[in-house]
Amino acid sequence: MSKYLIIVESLAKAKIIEKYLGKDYKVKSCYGHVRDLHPKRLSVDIENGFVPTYEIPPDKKDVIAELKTAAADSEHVWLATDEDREGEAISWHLKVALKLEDKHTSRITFNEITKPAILEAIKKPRKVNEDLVNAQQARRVLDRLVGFELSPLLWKKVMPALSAGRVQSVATRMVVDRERDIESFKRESSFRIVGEFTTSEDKTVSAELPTRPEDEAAAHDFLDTCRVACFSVKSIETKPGQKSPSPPFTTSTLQQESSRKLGFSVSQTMTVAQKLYEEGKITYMRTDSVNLSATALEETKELIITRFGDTYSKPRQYKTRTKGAQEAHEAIRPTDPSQSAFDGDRSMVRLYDLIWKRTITSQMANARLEKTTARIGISTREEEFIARGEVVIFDGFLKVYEVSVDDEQQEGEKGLLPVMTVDESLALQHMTARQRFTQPPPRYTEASLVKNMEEQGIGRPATYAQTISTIQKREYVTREDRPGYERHYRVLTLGSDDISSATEVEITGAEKAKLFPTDIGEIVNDFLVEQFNRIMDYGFTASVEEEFDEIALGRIAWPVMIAKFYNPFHESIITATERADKATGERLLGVDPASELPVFARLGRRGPMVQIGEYNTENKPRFSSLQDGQNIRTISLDQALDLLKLPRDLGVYNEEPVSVGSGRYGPYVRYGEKYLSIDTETDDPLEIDLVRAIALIAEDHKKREERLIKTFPENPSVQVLNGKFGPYISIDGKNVRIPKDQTPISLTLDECLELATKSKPGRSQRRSRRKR
DNA sequence: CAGTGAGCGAGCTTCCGCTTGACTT
Repeated sequence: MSKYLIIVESLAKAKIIEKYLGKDYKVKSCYGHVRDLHPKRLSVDIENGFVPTYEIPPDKKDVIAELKTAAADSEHVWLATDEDREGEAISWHLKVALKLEDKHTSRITFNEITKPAILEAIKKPRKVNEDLVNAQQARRVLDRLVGFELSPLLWKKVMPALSAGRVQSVATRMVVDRERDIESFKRESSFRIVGEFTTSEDKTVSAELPTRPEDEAAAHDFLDTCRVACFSVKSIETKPGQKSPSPPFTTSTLQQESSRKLGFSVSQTMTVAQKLYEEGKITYMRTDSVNLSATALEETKELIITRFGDTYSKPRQYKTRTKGAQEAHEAIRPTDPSQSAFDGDRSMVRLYDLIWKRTITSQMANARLEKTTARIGISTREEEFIARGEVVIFDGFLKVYEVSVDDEQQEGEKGLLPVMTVDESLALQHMTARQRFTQPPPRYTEASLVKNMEEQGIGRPATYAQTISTIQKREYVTREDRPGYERHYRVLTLGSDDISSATEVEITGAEKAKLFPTDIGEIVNDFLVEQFNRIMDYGFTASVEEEFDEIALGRIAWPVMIAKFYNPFHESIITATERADKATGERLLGVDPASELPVFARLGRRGPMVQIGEYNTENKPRFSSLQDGQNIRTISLDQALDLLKLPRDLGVYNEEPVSVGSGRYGPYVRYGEKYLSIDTETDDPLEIDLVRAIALIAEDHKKREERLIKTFPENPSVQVLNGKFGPYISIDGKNVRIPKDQTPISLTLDECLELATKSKPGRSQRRSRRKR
């Protein structure tokens, strides 16, 4: 029995702290929040001061029971949850759920897991800060009210099972707005003029004209006047320059960098980082702070000096400037900076390498550069060419790491300029005027969307990955690759004497793993923006955060703040419920020439679809859902009519009718009572004929055979199959797991039946049983 | 995951922010 119990939020943290303290201390984890509102009920008493009803979620019962026992065995309990609003609330919930008495309970905090920090914290116990807890309750209740009143409105006005919330709806809006910026972007072109010259020492120097003629005629005119011109160096200027390293990683910057450099998705980054954390290789990965502990600073400094020398060391403490940052943890860094690499899982090794380098470089000296600018005069014109060179004279942090940039690489590599002197005349080799186009704003990647969310203070490190996945799961946003298209551009070249021109081709607009809004996303977004302007405003979170801060300072009571928000909000809900039309995004595509019926595209109960005919005419309308890659806003009448050609009868095979249709799960071939999905990558449902359909049926048959490991002639309802998770037994459509010590191929019928009777119901079956 | 339709309409869906294992049949 230990005298003291310390409760922290994370298991790995508990283990570390336990090591630091003597055997008088037991350190346990509560695994995050231990009480919450019911997942399906509102659990907020709106009439009576918004009083929330909290309960212990089923998966937390064991944790609470264990902590209760541990608390009963201890003289004193230290609530050491994170030093932020949520952490304070967790401590309060723990106190209530564990029925801890004031005199046996203290609240302590530390924002770095080092021995001195913890010992210091224990010396400064305090009470749970009720005001801060109230700020958290306000946050929780507001999110619940917004989510649970907006979502049902969408079920009525748009489509069932949709969702809306303070964070996800604004994140979706960012993607929609960006897409519209891109659509309305007016592409302009101009001519970039570059000359290549030879110096007196027979070296080549490339220089660009700082102004760009707007059209080909002007570019031609410029080149024409250069034909007879002499060129000479007007001035050479050398200036020192610097580059500084980036601050250590936070969750958001780690996600960005690992997306750019490793191509990881946001959730992949978090999974790998979690593993590194659990293995003790890095500090906590959900953080908004760029702060490094004193020990980390010291160790890093030492390492840099030993490895690279004194001149490379420049200890720095960075300041967190992110909106709403709570800084309950350190920045993400290696726990042991002297370990620069290790053997193991490739993803872990690569992510660790990124973290190690970022941490080390953040403590290294700036790189020093020498930037040279040479201006080259033209005898026949006023303008001057400019040649730029850049040399690194001291590499500093660049020795270890170079930051990558999101946007397209700048044109033209910079290097050292050849030696030139003022007034030196230069011989023109050739000059080109190349048509260049302005770029629309870039589409978001998962990581750059997180970056933007963070800048607006929307979402938290613990939820970025979750939010990104929610808006994709709801099909508001899709992550896709898009092929580029060919673009022609003009190039004029001034050679030794004459000007030639040509049209060249480049590929542009290709996208990889970018976020696009879907029809549903746009329709939901437009509906919400129209009806709930305040919540959909990018600044909404920031503005309510200010009020939460007021609550945390004890200046206003949280139910007062919530009432002030809720009353007008609820009014808009009522107005929208009564007055707003259903939002379907309906578009009239035209009239079918054959039947003279109108054709529409709109959002149906099961997603985007096309419709021919109307309900008020004698014939019922027919429907077809859109295929992947088709949009309500862009589909043409012909494409819609093609879709409406389904289902098509193809003929008869083995006395069974064969047809092609399109259902809720996409296009399919129907053969008798069997359906098989068509892969639109390889087949077009409108092109498939009976021969191809029969081939697909045969293919499917073969696949089914391959899945089959074993059958029993005496009982055909029992099969041993190979599934997604390995071999299993199927009995009358019921699936049974095979224990690890059994070989699937050698199972007998009796063994299968026995396993079936003994098998424990899985999670889904247990749930349905409880329902009954 | 299993399944392939749409003026029936019962009963369902939903938020954000803290945490990790379950373990898919």
